[in-house]
Amino acid sequence: MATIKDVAEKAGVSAATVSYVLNDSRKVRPATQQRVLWAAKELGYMPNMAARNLVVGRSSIVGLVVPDIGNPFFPEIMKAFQEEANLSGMEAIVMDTNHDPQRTRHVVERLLGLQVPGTAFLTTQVDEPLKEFVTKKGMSAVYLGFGDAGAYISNVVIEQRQGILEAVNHLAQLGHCRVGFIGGPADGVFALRRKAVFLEGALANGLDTRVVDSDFTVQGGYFSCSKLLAGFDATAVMAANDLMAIGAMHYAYDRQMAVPTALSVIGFDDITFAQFTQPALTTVAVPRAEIGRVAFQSLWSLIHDSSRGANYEVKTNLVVRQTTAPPR
Amino acid sequence: MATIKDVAEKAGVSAATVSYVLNDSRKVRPATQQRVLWAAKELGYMPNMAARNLVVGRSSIVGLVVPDIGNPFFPEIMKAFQEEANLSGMEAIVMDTNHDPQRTRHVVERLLGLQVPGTAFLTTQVDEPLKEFVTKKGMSAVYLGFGDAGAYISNVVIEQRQGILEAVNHLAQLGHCRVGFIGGPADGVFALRRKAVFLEGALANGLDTRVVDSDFTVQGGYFSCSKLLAGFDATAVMAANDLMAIGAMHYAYDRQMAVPTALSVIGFDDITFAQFTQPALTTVAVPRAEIGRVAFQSLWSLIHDSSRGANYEVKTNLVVRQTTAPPR
DNA sequence: AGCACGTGTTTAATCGCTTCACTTACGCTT
DNA sequence: AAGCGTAAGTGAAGCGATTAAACACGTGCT
Repeated sequence: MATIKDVAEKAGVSAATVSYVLNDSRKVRPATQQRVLWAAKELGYMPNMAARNLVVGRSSIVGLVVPDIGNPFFPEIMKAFQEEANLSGMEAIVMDTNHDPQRTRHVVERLLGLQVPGTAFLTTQVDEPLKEFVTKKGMSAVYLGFGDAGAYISNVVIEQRQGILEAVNHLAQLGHCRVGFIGGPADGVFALRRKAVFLEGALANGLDTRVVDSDFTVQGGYFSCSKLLAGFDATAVMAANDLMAIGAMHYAYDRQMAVPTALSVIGFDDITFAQFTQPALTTVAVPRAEIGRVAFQSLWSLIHDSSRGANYEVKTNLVVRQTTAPPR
Repeated sequence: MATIKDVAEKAGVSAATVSYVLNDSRKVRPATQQRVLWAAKELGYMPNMAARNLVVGRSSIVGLVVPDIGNPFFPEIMKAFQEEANLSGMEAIVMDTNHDPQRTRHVVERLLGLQVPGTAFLTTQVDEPLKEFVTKKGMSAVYLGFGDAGAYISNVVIEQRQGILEAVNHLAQLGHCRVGFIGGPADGVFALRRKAVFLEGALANGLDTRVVDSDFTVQGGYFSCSKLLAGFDATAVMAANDLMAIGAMHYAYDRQMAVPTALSVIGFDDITFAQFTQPALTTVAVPRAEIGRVAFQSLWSLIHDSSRGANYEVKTNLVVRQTTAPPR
C-alpha cells in the first residue's frame, strides 16, 4: 500500500505538503497541488485512516445503535443515516443491542474503543448511568425521545401526537363509536405515550374505548385482538404498531370479519409492508428516512459546530389506505 | 481517556507488559498479571483501536457489502454476520451500494481506507476488474455465488436447485398441470438460474408452463401475474422471489380469484413477511441467518487460518404454508 | 566459582499521518 | 539599504499501541 511518503517523494515535496493538499488544510501553490494530486492518483493512494485517527484522536466513524436490526422499522433509518454520513465523509457503523441493556453497555464500550466521536442511540434502552458514562467519556450522543439536550447531547423526538389524533379523528368522522386499542409493552415509554394520546383523542371525540396491552408482535396483535373483541363490540381497532395491526387483521380474517367493512384497523409506523397487506393498511406514518437524516445531522453538528445540543422534532401523520371505512 | 501508559504506571510495570497481559501474547507472572488487570479496570481502560490497527496493519473491522439495506432479504443476514463477528472479537460495518456498480467501487475504496482485512460481498454487482482490484490490494473477500475460490477468495453459494425442485414437485403432486413462472430481471444470474431450474423441474413433471420476466418488486409481480394469466389458464404461479409472489396474490385478490383454491402461489426467499400474508405464503426458504454466519466464518478463516479459499454451500428447501392447494 | 539457560520484564523502534514551529524567498515600505 | 510582512514549504514531534531484541536475575550444572 502506498503511503503519504511515497506520494511526497513522487511529487517531489514533503509529506507535510501532501497532507496539506489532501485535506486542504492550508494554502498550497496551485502547481504544487497539481503535482501532489497527480502523484496520489498515480499511486492509487488511500490515506490510512488508522494513522489519521490516531493523531486526530477520533475516528471518522460514527455509531448507530438500534435495538434490533431485524425489525422492519430500522432499515430505512439506517440507510438514510448512512447516506447522510457518507455525504459528510464519514462512515456509520450500526450495532444491534437485541433489546438487551447489558449488550447496550457492551456496545458502547466497543464504540469507545473505535474512538467514534459520536453515536446515535435509536433505542429507548439507554438508562441514566449509561448516558452519564457516554458523556463522561467524551462521546457526543443523540438519543431518541425526550430527556434534556445539553452539552454534547441532542435528542430527536418523534411527535406522535399529531398522527394519532388524526387517526382517532378519522375514525370518529367515519362514524365509529366503539374502538379498541392494542397497546405496546407497558414498560415502553413510546407505547405508553401512544396509548395516552389515543385515550385523549377518544375522550375528546366521545368514543367508547377498550384497551389491551400487548408486545408489538404479530402474534401478540392477534391474541390481543381476540381478547379485545370478546365482549366488546368494537367497530374499529387501532394498534400501537403495524405488526400488531397486521395480527389484528389476521384475527379478523380468521373470524370472517371483513376488513374494513366489519372492522376498521389502523396501525402505527407505516413500515414498508403496510402498503402490501390485503387490504393495504391505514396507518400513522413516522418519517423514518427523516429520522435517520436528522439523527446524523444533529450528531454532526454536535461534533463539529457546537457542543450545545438541541431537540429536533419529527412529525407523524395519518396515511389513509384501505383498512378504514364507516361501520355498518 | 486512559492510555496503556497510565495503566502501566498504575500497575508499576512497563507498557509492553500491559500489552502482553491484555492480549496474552506472552507469559507473564500471575502476580503481575493481576496488578495489570486491576489497574486497567480501575482506570476503565479501553485500548485505542486506531493505534493498534496502525501497528498491526489491519483493522478489526470487516466489511459487509449489500446491494440494498432496505431489502427485507438482508437484515437477518446482517444480524447473523455481526453476531458471528462479535464472537470473534471483530466489528462488522455494513455498506449499501444501492445496486450501483460505481458505488460498489467507491465502497471498496472506503473499506480499503479503513484497513479492513476482509469483506463479504453479498451482492452480484461485483465485476471481474473490481474483484481483481480487491485481491490486488490484499483484501480477503467472500463473494456470493459461483466463481472460483482461490487465494484469499471464498464463495458462499446458495444451492437453489433443491428448493425449487421441491416446489415444482409439490405443485405437480397436488395435481397442477399449468403453472406460470414470474422471473426476475433477465440480467441477474440468480434470477436466471431460478427460472432454468423451474423449467427443468416442470419438464420432468410434464407440466405446461409459461414464463414472464419481471423485476423483483411487488408491483412487478402484480403486473406480470396479469400478463401471465391473460390467455393462459394457469392454476398455479411460482415467483422468483416473495415480493413478486405477494404481488401475484394481490392480483388474484383483485380479480376475485381465491388463493389457494383458484390459484396456488409459491414464492422464493421466505422473507419474514412471508408468514404474515393472508393466507401465509408457501415459499422456498433460503437460510439467511446461515448465510450470514457462513459468510463471516469463511472470511475469518481466510484472514486467520489460511489464504486458501473454498466454496461453501447453503441449501434451500420448500416450506409449505397456505397458498398451495390442489386445483379444482 | 563460573557458565549457560530460562523466565519475566523493559527498552526502543515502528506503523502513517497531522500539525506546530521554523526556514526561505520575495516583494513592499520607509 | 534595511526592515518587515506574507506566502510556500519543510522538519520533526508526537498520537497509542505492538513487538523484536536486549536485559536482569535467579537456578542448576559442572
